[in-house]
Amino acid sequence: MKNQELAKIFYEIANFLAMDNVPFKPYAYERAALTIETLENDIEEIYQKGGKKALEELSGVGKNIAAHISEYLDTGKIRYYNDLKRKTPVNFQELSSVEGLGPRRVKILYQKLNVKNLKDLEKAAKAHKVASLFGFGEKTEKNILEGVKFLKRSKGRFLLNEILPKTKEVYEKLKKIRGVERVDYCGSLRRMKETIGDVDFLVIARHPSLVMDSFVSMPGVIKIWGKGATKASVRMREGFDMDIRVVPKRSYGAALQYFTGAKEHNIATRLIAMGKGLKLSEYGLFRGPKMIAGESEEDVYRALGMPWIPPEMREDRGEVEAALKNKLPEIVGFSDIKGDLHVHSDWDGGTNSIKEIAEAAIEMGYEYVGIADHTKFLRIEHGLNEKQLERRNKEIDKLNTRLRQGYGGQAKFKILKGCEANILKDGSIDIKDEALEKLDYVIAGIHSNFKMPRDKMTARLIRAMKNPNVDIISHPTGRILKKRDEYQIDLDKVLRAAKETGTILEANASPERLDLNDQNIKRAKEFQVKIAVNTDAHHKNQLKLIELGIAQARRGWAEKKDVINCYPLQKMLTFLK
DNA sequence: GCCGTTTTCGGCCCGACTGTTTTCAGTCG
Repeated sequence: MKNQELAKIFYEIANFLAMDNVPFKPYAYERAALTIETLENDIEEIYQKGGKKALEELSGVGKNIAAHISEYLDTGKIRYYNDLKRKTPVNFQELSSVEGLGPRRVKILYQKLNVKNLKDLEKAAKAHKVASLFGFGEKTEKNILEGVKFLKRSKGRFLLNEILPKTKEVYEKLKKIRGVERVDYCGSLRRMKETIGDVDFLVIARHPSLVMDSFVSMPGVIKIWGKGATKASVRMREGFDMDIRVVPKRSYGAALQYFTGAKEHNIATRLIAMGKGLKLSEYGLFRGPKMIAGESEEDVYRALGMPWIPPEMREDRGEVEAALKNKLPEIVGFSDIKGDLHVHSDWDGGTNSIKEIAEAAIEMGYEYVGIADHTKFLRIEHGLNEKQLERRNKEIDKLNTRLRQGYGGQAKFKILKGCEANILKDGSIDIKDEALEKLDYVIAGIHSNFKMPRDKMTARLIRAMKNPNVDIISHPTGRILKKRDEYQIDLDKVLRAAKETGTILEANASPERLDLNDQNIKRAKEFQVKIAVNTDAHHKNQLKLIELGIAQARRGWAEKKDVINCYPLQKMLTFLK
């Protein structure tokens, strides 16, 4: 599948064009990129079957972009893109991940100071060369240095959505190799940690050498770090490494346990083993020379005196103690979600019509979907004002009526009227209460003024929660992974206020947010605050990203009862104000 | 560069905020 590669190229082209202030074209390339990024079918297949004509059918793809796509699929490159790259040879992705740097400033930094990457940027800023540039200044220079520092902390980590699709693809490939009996990916990816360093595969195979050969010759491999009889390691085009090892069947469970757990979890389990006079390693659980468990993870944990622990919990945050007492929570499952409450339609900045979203939600097996369009403060997302919201509500009513008729008068699926309102600087909401009252529920979130002092920011959030119309706080800490820290809040105070006001906190499943994060979800549970796992989808295909949010909820020990959208509609509604 | 109940050319991508300016460019969502 070359969809992601192509989408990335078009996003980059958009950025190159934006650097030169080219009007409108960047927008066109971005739209094409979004279409391709969220496409379910393999673009190569579409091209092979229907040629350029079929490509032009895709929304946002016209003659020119179709030609680029076919050029890429035929020759592996796009001349237009290469020319742009040559003209401004900067690592834009790297540079623009510094908060406050966009296409224009990146271009200026390149032209004036020959800054091509983060290293150059840090050097230039440290040498005080940035502040004197026209349009820059002392404060910008300081912000840049802070941004660089933040990025260094998260360097070498990949977001789940950057790494999961490729992993699943490789997983499927490995399973098909002759003599392969079992494949798993383990490590932090199996634990569904919010960012991932590299991917580790474990395999049971009759012909290990066959697996090694196929693994290192997969498409997308750009470097082979090493290849032995049962172990290999490669660098992928996307920038991350993949490791593989073939292990004997009788040790597979022990190896899976060993390569999945966080280091701390493994130390804890090994200590338990020692306490029982046993030795636990990736080869098995041993009493003296005798192996007493190892073929399955369940066997290993059982022999240690505890039930199997879900991978997401293996962080040594109390799960081993809980397991020993047989008091592991029954964490929420991937199929427990009954509906997504945070989806943007084309009434605001989203891509799809409400009807299309509803169809996609029905396909997901949901009982309801909540349309939470932005409200008027967020102009770029086409935030709706009171009147537009009213009109949108009418459309939802109409669709619901039609859905009921389709089900023979039965309300089997319902579209809910929501919004994602903005919490302004003083904690007030950007849209009239009368408009909010007409909705099924209201999400409110902070989308501006991120740099407020902690006490002010906390008070701002609490004031919003006290609004009797505000049911859910979206992405409560405001972080953007690898890009922006959380804003400053006293989370305990916020949680206490949430409990008092009956406000639900969101566990936003968007891969760059995952906010609340795992630990804060756990904290919310301790405060008996309910959460809502939502995707914040701006495209119907993004509904599938719910998986990432559920995984974080699992990491935060959330049970089905803690997540309001695990309840059927009527019960779910009782948690709203 | 794409698109079309505004239809084959002309519109699309707005407005607050920040930091830089002294009237505004760039970034963000």
